[in-house]
Formats: sequence, C-alpha cells, structure tokens
Amino acid sequence: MRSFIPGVFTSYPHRQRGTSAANASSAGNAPMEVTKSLCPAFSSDVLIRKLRRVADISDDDAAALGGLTIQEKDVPANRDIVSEGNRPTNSFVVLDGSYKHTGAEKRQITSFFVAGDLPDLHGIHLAVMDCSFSSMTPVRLGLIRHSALRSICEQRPRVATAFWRSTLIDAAIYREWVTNVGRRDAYARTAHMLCELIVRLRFAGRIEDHVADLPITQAALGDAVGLSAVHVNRTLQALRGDGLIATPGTKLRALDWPGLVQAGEFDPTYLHLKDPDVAF
Amino acid sequence: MRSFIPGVFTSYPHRQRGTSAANASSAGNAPMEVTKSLCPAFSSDVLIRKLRRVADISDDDAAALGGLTIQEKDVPANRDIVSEGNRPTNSFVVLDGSYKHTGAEKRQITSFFVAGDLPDLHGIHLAVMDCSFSSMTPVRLGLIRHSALRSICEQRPRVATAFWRSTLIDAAIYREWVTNVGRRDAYARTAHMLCELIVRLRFAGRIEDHVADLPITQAALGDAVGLSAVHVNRTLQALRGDGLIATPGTKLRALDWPGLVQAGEFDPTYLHLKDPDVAF
DNA sequence: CGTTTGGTTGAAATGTGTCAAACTTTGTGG
DNA sequence: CCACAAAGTTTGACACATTTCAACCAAACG
Repeated sequence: MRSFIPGVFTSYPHRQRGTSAANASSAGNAPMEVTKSLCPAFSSDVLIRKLRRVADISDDDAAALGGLTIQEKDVPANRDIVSEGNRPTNSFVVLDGSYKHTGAEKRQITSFFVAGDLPDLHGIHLAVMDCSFSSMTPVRLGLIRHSALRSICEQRPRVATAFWRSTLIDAAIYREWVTNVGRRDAYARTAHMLCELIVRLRFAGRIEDHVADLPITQAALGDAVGLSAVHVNRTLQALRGDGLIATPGTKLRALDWPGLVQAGEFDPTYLHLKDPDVAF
Repeated sequence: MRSFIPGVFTSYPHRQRGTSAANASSAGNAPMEVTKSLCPAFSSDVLIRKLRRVADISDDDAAALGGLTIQEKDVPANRDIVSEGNRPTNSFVVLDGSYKHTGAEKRQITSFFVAGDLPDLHGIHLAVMDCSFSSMTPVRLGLIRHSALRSICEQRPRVATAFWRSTLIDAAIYREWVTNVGRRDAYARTAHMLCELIVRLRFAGRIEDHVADLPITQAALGDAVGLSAVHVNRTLQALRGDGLIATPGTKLRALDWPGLVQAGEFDPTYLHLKDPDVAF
C-alpha cells in the first residue's frame, strides 16, 4: 500500500505515427481507472495556493475560485490522462503525485509537473492537444471544466491574469529546456534539471529536510534531458562522485546546492517565482 | 540599398554571467538605432491579420485593435531589441523582417519570429525578461505599450483570448523544439526546423512561388537546432543531395515537400493553425 | 519465491564537435 | 566600378561525448 508521493508530472508528444490517428480521434477523456470523489475544500485550496504563488489573488477572487467545481480523481502510476489529438473538455490541477508528458518510441518528456501545477491549462484555448500527459506515480488530480474556467476568467480579470501567467511560466520553462537540451553537455544538463526540480518542489512545499522525494526513473530523466538511460546513470554517478548530490532510495538530496547550481548553470529567473528565495 | 526581407525573428537566453547583471539592470528599451514613425494603418493591419489567423476576431474587436497606438521602428540587422533582465514597458509585433532570440557564448536560439508574430508578448504578465530578442535582418517593429494591451484585454475578452492563444501557440512551439533538439538526429532535426519555418512563413503570407526567403545563416540554424555550424552545413548538403531542398542564394525551396515532412517527422498540429492547409 | 523493474558496468560503434584552412559571396570604400 | 575586407560556406582530419548492446545485479512486487 504505497502512499501518495509528492512528485512530478510530465508531458510529451506522442509521435506514434500510423496508429495514433485512430486513437487520437477517439476524443473525450482518456481512459483511466479512477476513484471519483468530490472534495472541493482540499482541491481548491491547492489551486488557490498555486495561483497565489504565481500572481496576486484577492480574497474575493479566492472565494470565487473556491466555488469552482473540481472533480477529484485518483490515477495509478503510468496511466495516460490526456493523449495527443484529444479534445478534452476539462483541464486539471495536480493535487498530489507526479505527472509527466510522454511519447512513443523515441519518447521525449517535455515537462514535469508537481502539486499545484496545471499541466494542460492551455487546453482552454487550444482545442486539440498537441501532446500527451500521463502519471509517473499514483496521482490525485482535480478536474475543472473548461466552461467553468472560461466563465471565471470572464468575470474576474485578476484570475484570468493568474491563469494566463501560469501558462506563460510554463512557456518560459519550455524555453529553458530547449537551451538545456540544445547547448549543455550531459553533466550540466542533468544538474540543471535537478536544480529545477528541487526549486519547483520546494516552491510547491514538497521538500522536507532538504530532501526531495523524486520518484523518477533514470530512464524518465533521460527522456527529459535527451540522454540515454545508461548515460544518465553515469552522469548521476559523476554528480554523486563530485559530492553534489546523494540519492538515497527514491529521494534526492542536494549535498552542495551552490555547486549543483554552478554545475547546471542554473539561474531561476525563468521560473518567475514571486518570492525568489531559492537558497537552499 | 537592401529592401526589407520577409524573414524570421529569434529569441534566446543570454547566459552571459558576470557582465549581464550590469547591463540587465539598465532597464527600459534596449539600445537600437531606429527611425521612428507613426503609421498605425499598416501596423495594426499586420496585427489584426495575425490575430485573425489565431482566433476569431469580430469587426468590432478589429476596430478596437485598429485604435491601438503602435509605434513603428526600423531596426538594422543583428541588433538587440530586448535583453534578458530587462523590464520593458512595451511588447512588439514583427511587421517585416526577421527576429531571433539569442545568447552569449554557448548561444541557443529558442525561436524564430516572422511578420505578425508577437515575440515578447509574455512581457505583459512576466515583468522580467528571461531571454533576449534581437533582429536577424533589417526589421520593422510595431511597439505597443503594455498598458494599452492590458486595457484592451480588459475591455474585450475576445481580444484577450486571441492574445492568450497566441502565447499558448508559442509555448506549443517551444515544446516541439524540446522534442526536436532532444530526440531527433541532425538530419531529421534540420528537416523539421525547415518544415516549421516554411509553414509559418507560408501562413504569414511570406512565401511566393514555393520559395521562402530565409535570410538565416547556417550558424544561426545551428544555434536553433543545437548543432555546430559545420554539421548544419553537412546536413543541408545531405538534404540537398536527397533532393528534398534547394538553397539558391539566401532562398529556400522545398523540392520534395512530402519527403521533407517525412524526413523531419513533421506534424503541424502543434502550430495550431486555424486553417491547416499545409500542403505545399 | 519467482518475476519484473530499475540500476550498474564494460566494450565497441557512431554521430557530432572541433580545428584549421580554402573558397565563395556579400558588402564597403576608394 | 573595382578592389579589398568581411562574412558565410565548404572541406578534411581527428577527437570525443554519447549511444547502443549485452550482461549482471539489486530491489520491489505479486
């Protein structure tokens, strides 16, 4: 009985030519085994906290957000939530657990998501998904109907701004990933990715005692940084050997945060944190 | 006397540690030699056409957009327009010419922009720029104050949606670039990039007789796809050798569009074109 | 307790980068 | 309009980071 792990989500393009067309047209919600429940108190709390990290939200706005109908769903690990080509009518917030974005053979993960994140918020205005989302660990999601999101955006410009800003930060992260994958060698690249994950987990309140629980397989890390699993392994060994990190079990501990930051040429500006207390 | 070339813009993170801090804090508009002029008729026309390609814009909305004050500026090639760390009070639309997004030593271009694009629109809601923008060719820009953009967004939800959608498409393009750089080899990678550029130029009405004017140096292409200039050269030779493209002068002609699409595993879904008549 | 999944290792293959030089085109100033 | 300079392209040889393949080990799982 494994408990929910504060973790990460990913998103990745599907690229399964041939077969994808057929699957893709089967619109609507992707298949997933779920335990439905309705518990708006918790889920809207996660959402509001996230938005407050991203933008200024008045108590009025928060109250309105609290009125949103959020349908909670528990999804096991490694399930597709949304697939490329889908035309979902919901977006979702990650309440707990980790989520990723994947592809077929030559799979590339284009982002990880942690509690509070809104991975497919862009679905409000982009009808057809251009990528897929799936869970990396057991995860709890909060589904919010696009119609509800649109109407709250119309009524509350401040909330609309917050959502917009959230998608802009996602974009900034993608930009940084392009640079990471395009121009840094394996060592710097993985260091950079670990820095980002640590900061985001920290910001989401998911780091305790300087130890992040990163339920990420080395293969998945490789899919994110564009390296083979084997080489990720060797790179992690190098990082450990240099005393930058320790990886007890599924955890990740930054033993030498300044060193790790330097190794990854990590500058958190692109995360657009409202309170950039990134020091570890 | 070189005429304006319909072209591309780029954006790239600066990464010039040390020195950047000093330059960055010199906020406001980046230094550029400009010929100012006020010609809203032309510039708002470019803007409206762009937004109509992106979302549904009523005539009312278009009229409101036509009322925006857009300050035209001519910028020579290879000038910084906005630098990482800046806090600009404008965004700009590319009216004509090409624009890129750059960095220092290990420079990575994270996007190209063509006429109609709004490269730094995210500046409305993200105060500090996390990347730099500069011109690749002589370019004509249309500056629009953030305050003006914000107020039109408040008054006209449809326009706000269009702008938002535009930034979401930018994000989708970044996502695709991550995949491109992370998982495709040099051959597929460059093919994919050429496909994207051709489609976007076509969509912007910048392709005549199946020939795109791509005033892009091979080094710049390399900075975009994460390859060395030398290897880009060899890859282009391979593409030419396979009869996929021809590059007479600064032009680019897709001799075998289906072949190029296949070579690049190019699927234009991520561009979210309203009218996906991508056939060449 | 066997099976699966993920981590670790080694050796060989290869794609891409680097360096350096020649060549070609474009731009500039006399 | 020519001549030179600068910028961009092309070529070859070589170095090396990363991939691939294959096997083994450890831990988690049912």
